[in-house]
Amino acid sequence: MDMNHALDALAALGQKTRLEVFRLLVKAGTDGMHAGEIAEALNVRQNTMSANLAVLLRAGLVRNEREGRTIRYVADMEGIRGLLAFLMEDCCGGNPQMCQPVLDALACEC
Amino acid sequence: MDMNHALDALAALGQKTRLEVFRLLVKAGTDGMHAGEIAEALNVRQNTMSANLAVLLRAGLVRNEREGRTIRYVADMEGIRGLLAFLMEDCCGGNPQMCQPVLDALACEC
DNA sequence: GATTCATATCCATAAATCTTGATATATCGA
DNA sequence: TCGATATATCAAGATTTATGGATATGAATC
Repeated sequence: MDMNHALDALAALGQKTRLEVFRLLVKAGTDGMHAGEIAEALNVRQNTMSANLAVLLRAGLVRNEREGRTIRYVADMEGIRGLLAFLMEDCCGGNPQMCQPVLDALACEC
Repeated sequence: MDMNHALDALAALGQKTRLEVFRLLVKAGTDGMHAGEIAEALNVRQNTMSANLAVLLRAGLVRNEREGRTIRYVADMEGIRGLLAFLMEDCCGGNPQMCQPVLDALACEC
């Protein structure tokens, strides 16, 4: 993950509809959702959603796969992983206690 | 952390200068840096940097503290913690294996 | 209190972004 | 092949955002 890639990802998430899409897909898990389902769930017009999905795709935050007439979108956990790693790079240099709370944030029930 | 707060933070980080500032401050650790030092380090004009620091401040990603004539800025790890938690909310619902790579991303040497 | 230093605010312009109607592409079923 | 369905692309208008010059504020020093 380089600076430009991270910027694409952060800018992609810094917009309401796209952040909602990403969170929806994170919750949807490995099954993801069809493009149409996403648009309907968030009450956004088809072409607007398509444009927003394209932004998330370019940013590496979601993947997609055609299934007949529909297209399934899935959160790309590898993409978000790279982003978080980039954000916290060198966080521990000299101050271990500084970033501990951040690590705890993701301590879910996995 | 609610949606609007998360949007502020992500939009703040989705801009080159501000992302560089945040990473610089993460690396600087608990000591942080003076506003002028930051501007000089990143080769950005004083008033532009001041505006960008104000955005990061409003987004809860940095804190500041006046020290005589200068003002020290420090990364707000609690702010970034809340943001990451919001992004990954409910990530494990039914698919523990899905988010494990994300957790591993932050496994630094703390 | 005048001057200097560090930072913030105001304002105008330029650039980027979002949304949307219209339309194109791709797939399926008849 | 034709029509229907699902999604993507195009182009334009509206809104937002970033930058930088000028200036204001706040704090130290003399």
